[in-house]
Amino acid sequence: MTASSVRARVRAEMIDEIKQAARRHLASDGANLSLRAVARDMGMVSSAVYRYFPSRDDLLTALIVDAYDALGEAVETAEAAVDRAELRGRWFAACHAARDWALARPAEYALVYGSPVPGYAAPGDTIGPALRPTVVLMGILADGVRSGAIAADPGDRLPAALVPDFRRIAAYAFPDLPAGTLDRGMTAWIQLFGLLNFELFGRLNNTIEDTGAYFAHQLAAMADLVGLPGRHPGRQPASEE
Amino acid sequence: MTASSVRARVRAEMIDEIKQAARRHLASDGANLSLRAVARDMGMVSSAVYRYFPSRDDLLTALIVDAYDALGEAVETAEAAVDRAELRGRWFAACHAARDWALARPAEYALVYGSPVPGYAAPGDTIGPALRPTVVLMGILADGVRSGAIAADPGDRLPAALVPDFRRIAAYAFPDLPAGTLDRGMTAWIQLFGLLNFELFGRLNNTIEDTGAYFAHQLAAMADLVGLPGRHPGRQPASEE
DNA sequence: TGTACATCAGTGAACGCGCGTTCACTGATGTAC
DNA sequence: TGTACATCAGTGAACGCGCGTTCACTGATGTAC
Repeated sequence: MTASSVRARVRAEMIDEIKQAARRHLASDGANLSLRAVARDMGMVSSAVYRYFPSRDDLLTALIVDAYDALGEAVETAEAAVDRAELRGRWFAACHAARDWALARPAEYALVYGSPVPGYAAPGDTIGPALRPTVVLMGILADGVRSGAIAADPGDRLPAALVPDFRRIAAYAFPDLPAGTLDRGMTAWIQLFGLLNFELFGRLNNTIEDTGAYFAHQLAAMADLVGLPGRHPGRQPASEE
Repeated sequence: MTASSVRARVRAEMIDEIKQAARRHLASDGANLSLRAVARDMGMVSSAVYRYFPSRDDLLTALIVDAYDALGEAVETAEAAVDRAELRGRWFAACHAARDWALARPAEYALVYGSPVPGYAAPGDTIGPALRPTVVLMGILADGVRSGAIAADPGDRLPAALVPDFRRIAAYAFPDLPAGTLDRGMTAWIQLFGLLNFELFGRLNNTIEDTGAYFAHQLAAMADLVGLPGRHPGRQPASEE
């Protein structure tokens, strides 16, 4: 039993090393990953990798799940470290953690948030991990609504066509959130990853030099939009009637 | 002279057909495009393609430039068809044109707005075409500011670190825009393409079913944010003090 | 504690494939006189 | 208008390469009695 668990541990380490080597290759090859190149890096023959992953696509799937989980965990732990009452601080911590992770591991970020790999269908295991950052963000809003810090904002009204969609989303994961807040939260979510995509994929080059400052600035605007208390001084609502 | 121009015209048509065949392959292969497959589709031998494009990368570059130009033109003509005074209508027309184009040609959209192709450096020719939709959107805002329809909004203040960046952007292409409006315009620009990426890359699956309605809804919120007159009824500023 | 057997990791060769690019070539189409 | 020459599009073979995956195999490590 101890013996067999040694074997299992060695095996787990081996799987880990293969994934690490594969991750290194992601940077140069993108999703177009070569199993043989990974094997070469490990100093083993290509067929040996098949002891650990039944096919190249399974290796890729493992990398995708790992990337989602790593990002999710980074966001969760950063957010958890902030005083529960500091809604805005929690929001900032979560978003900054997402950006830091993306900047530290751009190839993995591109793997999950870039264009889908042609001919590759992500299996169902990726759905849960993929949601983790979103769940954190919405959780902050839910706390704010519960404590009254975020106004329910009766002005928010959804087009009728979207009501069923929003009801389903809320029922699935965020039962406490009023539709208007959920709506704003989704806008912020799109804004966050839209911005990260632009920064990571070079669309801000020759435009914004101080991308860190720009991110912080956008983050503050996002927090205002979403109704988090403690407005940042530089930005007011678009136009008051 | 007529003769030689016939040859030139045939050649131009040939180049066009090659690009069309290549575009068809983008959908299945992504940026990872096979010159031989394109040649096969054309019923010619692979080396013949070299009469028209010096290398695979040059063909890819041509596709990228074309995609930017096609998107840019779609946005420009849609926007130009709207009465100049209808700022909100112009904004909507431009954004809807972008979405329609992306939905009609998802592979080309992914080519230019997805993850960068590893090992491929976009040449300088792509910068101008890439800017066309942005220029249209900012132009609408500039018109609004000029006519007074968009309030200058003195509440907008940029963090000091971003002032030089924004000054440079404004000087380069949008000299009439006050920094605050430019700032909001950029936010909307990020929001627009963030949303398109999410829709095109499947991140809205199992979340938003009526993506058309959602797009329209987000567009209205965006127009409010940016200060376009004619507020859509469903959405008010986040919270009034 | 020792031995026979089963499990497992890794090897090396091979299969069949596709790729980008080069090169000498053949014919057809255009140009100059 | 007719002829000699130049240009150009497309061919076919070849180069050298890398890929994912299968398969029979060798040794080492574990398990059961």
